[in-house]
Amino acid sequence: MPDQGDVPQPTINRLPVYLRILKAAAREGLETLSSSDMERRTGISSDQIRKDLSYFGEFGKPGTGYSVATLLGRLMNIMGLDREQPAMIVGAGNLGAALTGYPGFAEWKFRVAAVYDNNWSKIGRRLWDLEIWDIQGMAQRNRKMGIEIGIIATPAEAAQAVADTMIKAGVRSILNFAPIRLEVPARIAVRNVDMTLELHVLSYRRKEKDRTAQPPKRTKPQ
Amino acid sequence: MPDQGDVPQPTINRLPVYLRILKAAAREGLETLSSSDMERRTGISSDQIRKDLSYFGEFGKPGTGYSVATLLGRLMNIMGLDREQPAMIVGAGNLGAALTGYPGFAEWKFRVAAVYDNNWSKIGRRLWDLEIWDIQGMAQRNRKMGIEIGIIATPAEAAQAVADTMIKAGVRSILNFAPIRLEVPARIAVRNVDMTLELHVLSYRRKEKDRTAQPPKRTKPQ
DNA sequence: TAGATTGTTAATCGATTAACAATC
DNA sequence: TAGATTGTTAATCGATTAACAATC
Repeated sequence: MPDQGDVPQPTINRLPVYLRILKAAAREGLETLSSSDMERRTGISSDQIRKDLSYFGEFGKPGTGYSVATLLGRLMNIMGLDREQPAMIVGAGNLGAALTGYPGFAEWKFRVAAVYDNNWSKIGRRLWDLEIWDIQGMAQRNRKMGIEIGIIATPAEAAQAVADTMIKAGVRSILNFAPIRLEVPARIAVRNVDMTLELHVLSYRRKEKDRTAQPPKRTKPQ
Repeated sequence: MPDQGDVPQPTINRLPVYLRILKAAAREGLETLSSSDMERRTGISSDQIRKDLSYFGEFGKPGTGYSVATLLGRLMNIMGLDREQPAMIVGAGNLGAALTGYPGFAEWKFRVAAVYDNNWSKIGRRLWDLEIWDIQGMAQRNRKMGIEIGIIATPAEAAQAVADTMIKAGVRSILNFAPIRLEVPARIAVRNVDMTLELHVLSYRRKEKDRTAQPPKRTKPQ
């Protein structure tokens, strides 16, 4: 197997897509899937798919394709999804509440195991089945819990301080919903979900589309 | 000004970042910003910034930099953010509720003007200051309202049908929070916000980091 | 003027696509 | 065996980075 250090980021971003369609195929009872089958389900070219998978090993059988069960298992392992992943959320506002209760997380072994806030009126109250804890006590609490995934659902102003606190408490991966660029040590992985930014891009694209005639073709790269 | 049709997608994705730091600079009372100043605030190289802006015109003055007010105004115009943008949300669950009340939208002229659901127990109730409408009536209602931005906050199973309904009702841009690839005509712009996918990428990155020694350097591309 | 910074051209880098020998 | 499909090498494409003449 090649060194995973040099896997291109676009490839890594596509792995979860493969995971998802493999899971669907497994549910449908399919035993194998060729790269062309996968192209049909993902919109990603079969060439690209074979290339992506080849970074991690040889999983397919010429003439047949990929065993759904095997590839699913291997990818889960490669991505570290073969054991449960506890996460903490900071920010018990509307967004934090929605994320804490989001059913899509549990489906993939992510479990929100702690919710923190700095607001006295929220600390001690319940959010779903969790008590909201004081962010001040995070370092202490997390010594025992050892959560390594942090989700930031606070306003932009608070986000950097929250990130710093998380990192001190042992968090190594951050999913940031605040519209701000976090400064973190290089060893910390950060992904940003920036909803306003996405709307801005849409706003631009819409203007752009006004000027070009449209062939009525379905399905396109997004 | 060059044809905007051939502006690279990565460039378009960076425009909102420029917008954001320009707004911040304006608040701070700064009159001009050089591409190097912008690099400091965004983490995007000054070369890249100048290149990106050059797709749309010549906004800077050699030796001085860019006028904050002018560039901000021009970018707002280029991105279609100089007038208010009404949006509709479908799915009045936890996520839909959080998005409807999300303060970050209003700050950039996006206004949630309609909320739809298909659940009888929700239709007719209020969400913030909006009544939840029956999705069945969307086409009819939107004839009058003319909303062109749709936000999908439903479970994956419902998302494709919702997208189809939106498009029939005149929506041209879709922000999709459901973890599924939407099939839409090419003239429709789609952006996906896939929170589980982001967690998966983090999960992989974390594994990756385990194997490589880390120089303790702050600030890096995310 | 001298120093700073732009806009653009050329060089580099990296990812995607095409092609095909190997193999089931 | 013949047909299908893989894994990989080579060709292409497109974006980023470097360099610099033009200009304030």
